[in-house]
Amino acid sequence: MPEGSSIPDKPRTQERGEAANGATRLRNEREILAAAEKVFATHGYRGASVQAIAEAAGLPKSNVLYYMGSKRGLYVRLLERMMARWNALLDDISVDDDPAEVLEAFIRSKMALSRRHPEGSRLFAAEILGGAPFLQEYLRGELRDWVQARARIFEQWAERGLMDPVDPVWLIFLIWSATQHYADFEAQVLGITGRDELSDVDVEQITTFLTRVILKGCGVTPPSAAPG
Amino acid sequence: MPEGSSIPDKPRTQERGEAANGATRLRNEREILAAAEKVFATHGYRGASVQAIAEAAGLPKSNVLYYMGSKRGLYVRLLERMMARWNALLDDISVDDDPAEVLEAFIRSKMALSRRHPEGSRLFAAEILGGAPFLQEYLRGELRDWVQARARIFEQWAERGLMDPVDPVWLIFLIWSATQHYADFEAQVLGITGRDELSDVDVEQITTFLTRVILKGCGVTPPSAAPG
DNA sequence: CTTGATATTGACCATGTGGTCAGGTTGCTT
DNA sequence: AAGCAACCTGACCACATGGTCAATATCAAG
Repeated sequence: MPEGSSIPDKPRTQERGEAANGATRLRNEREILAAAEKVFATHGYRGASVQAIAEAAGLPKSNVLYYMGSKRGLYVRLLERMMARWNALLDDISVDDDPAEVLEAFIRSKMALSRRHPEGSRLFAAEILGGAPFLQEYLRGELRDWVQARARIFEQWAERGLMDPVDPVWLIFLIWSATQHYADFEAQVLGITGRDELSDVDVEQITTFLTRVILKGCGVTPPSAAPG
Repeated sequence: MPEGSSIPDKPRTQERGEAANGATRLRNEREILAAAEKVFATHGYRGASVQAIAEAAGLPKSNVLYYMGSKRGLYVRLLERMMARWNALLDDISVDDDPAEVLEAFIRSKMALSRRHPEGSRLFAAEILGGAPFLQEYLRGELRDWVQARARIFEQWAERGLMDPVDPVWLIFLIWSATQHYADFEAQVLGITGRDELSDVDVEQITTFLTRVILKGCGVTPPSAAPG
């Protein structure tokens, strides 16, 4: 789907400076991005219409196109923003860290991301669901490397007897899916639990639950015990 | 979204018999449903076009409408088919069953469903992602009841000391998300693991992994030990 | 005030959309 | 062979789609 169009339709004005600012521009762009994230998340790329985005942002359609150049450009920009958020929580870990601490931090931060940016989370999910036409490169490159680096550390932990010798990649997928679920399937969660929304308390409970089950499930003893 | 249109556009002919058969009809309907499932799963309800479905089915657009009446009707029918599949694997369990056996069967059957019907699985996911406009009733009714019935049994197991006192609803969500992941996020899984597809062996490995981690994680001892 | 960049937007266009319909062909039953 | 229901489909419709453009309005700097 994403044909290689080198320059993705910047507004025809202000070609000079890379990122021209302007208070109006910033404010409007923010508004548009937020609205677009919601619409794309709900209807997917094809199902979203610029008109709907414009209405959600309280602007005429032309104005949206003026700032974003094209529907495709807007979508790509949203994906990039989401990947940036994702990357931001991937701080480095080493073999010498405590598995329990790292895994808990992993679950917590991923859960927080899904909660802080549910629309972005869903946008990402919709993109993958549709076969990831815009994210192939990212998945097979950056993200793959990141996963494999983590996986190697998990394996070393297993060798040192700090955790069970489970397949580390499946473990990462387990954490991803379990945390992502509460953003992507929010409608299902709310419908089944009969709630209007998930409170902070709910989220904390879920996080604790997931941490407990997953850590115990792969034989990691919580850090409450005596340190090494 | 789903306005109450009592009669969802049956083909104007054959009004008499409820479910008129005919070999041609059956064959074509199957073809159309399969094609539609794929297109809806990839692009969501709004993003899917009847034209695209028709092309995927190798039929003219008019023919698709002839059999299915309307895009909406076709979509609803697919959702219902998927819910039926889902319901089919929900056999009854009782407090006296072995938790380990039940949980493993739960994981296995859910995994098998996601694998046997990946497009249906994704279709369902897209529907939920979009706020479940067509499935509100199902979620807040049937499915909710089912979950709560199971939850009560898990609680009783916990009381009898057969498993840890974890929140049973979060546990069910954990199993759902972990298994669903391999259908819905297939593109991500394949991209990261660098595969073309998940083999039967892969799926068996994943199932074993999930069973082991989740059972251990909530303190259920595998059935290999002496039976009650 | 003047000037030039930025911001705004309604009108417009080619194409795609779901859906209808009339007029045809096929195939089974009598 | 006749008749009739099922099947098939190209032409068509009103409307939504992404995108362009020219005309105007706003605003900061000289």
